[in-house]
Amino acid sequence: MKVPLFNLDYTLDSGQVFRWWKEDRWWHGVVDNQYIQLQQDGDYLRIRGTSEDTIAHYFRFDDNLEEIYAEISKDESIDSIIDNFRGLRLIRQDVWECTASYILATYSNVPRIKGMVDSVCRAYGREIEDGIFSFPTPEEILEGDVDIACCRLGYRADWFLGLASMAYSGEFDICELTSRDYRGAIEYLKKVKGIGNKVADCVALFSLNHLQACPVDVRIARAMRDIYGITGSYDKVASYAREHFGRFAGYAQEYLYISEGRAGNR
DNA sequence: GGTAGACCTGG
DNA sequence: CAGGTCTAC
Repeated sequence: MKVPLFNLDYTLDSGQVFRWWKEDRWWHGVVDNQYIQLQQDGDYLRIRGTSEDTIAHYFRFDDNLEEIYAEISKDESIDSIIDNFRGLRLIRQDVWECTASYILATYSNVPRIKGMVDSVCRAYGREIEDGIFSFPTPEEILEGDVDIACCRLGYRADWFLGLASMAYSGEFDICELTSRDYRGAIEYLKKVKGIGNKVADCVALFSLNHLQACPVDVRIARAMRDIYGITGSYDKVASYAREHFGRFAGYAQEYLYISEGRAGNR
């Protein structure tokens, strides 16, 4: 399909999602129980395994990137970062998978998170193709007859199981969550043990369409300190970013994140 | 409301 | 020593 301003490599390599890998010049991943393969060639995207509509929705092609750039271009630093990573997009993830994945993402690193998510899919998910597993539903997790210890989640296992049972019982309700505004969603998410400010912001931004959310991890904290001289509590840094960048602060966050990562170390 | 310490596991 | 969060001052 023909795509708008878009860079597949930046987007899938920006740490937002954990179920994609690149092999033989193609990206391979699992989205909504479908095994998908993608390859970009200029403004053309080759798709295997799903529809153009699914892809357009997933990669938020409905967002006008140039318009968003104009909104978040509040200073020269972010301007130059945007220039370096034009085409990086936010991804619209499934709410359940996003929440259950990010609850595993604490005090760890991307390769390991990918490993944990993969373990969980293999242990509890359905095999949709040879060696390719779906992300498990709360029911599949609770009824699975495997020992969660085999997933090597460490202390996160209790949080993961706890979230699954809250989702199963309806105490954690996706419909309720999606109906809430940004503040309300954060408040709702944080009732889950294992979800704090950062994970809640990730879920809000990556799966609830709250584009003003600005998850502050170590990289963003570093960028905010080095570029804007802002340090301090999570709320202080995150709200500064939301006020500075405006209603699309989440996009700005993603550019800062990839920039910090590719710049290398501290 | 804000801050030390601990925390599974693995590279 | 790490994409944070919980618990206990």
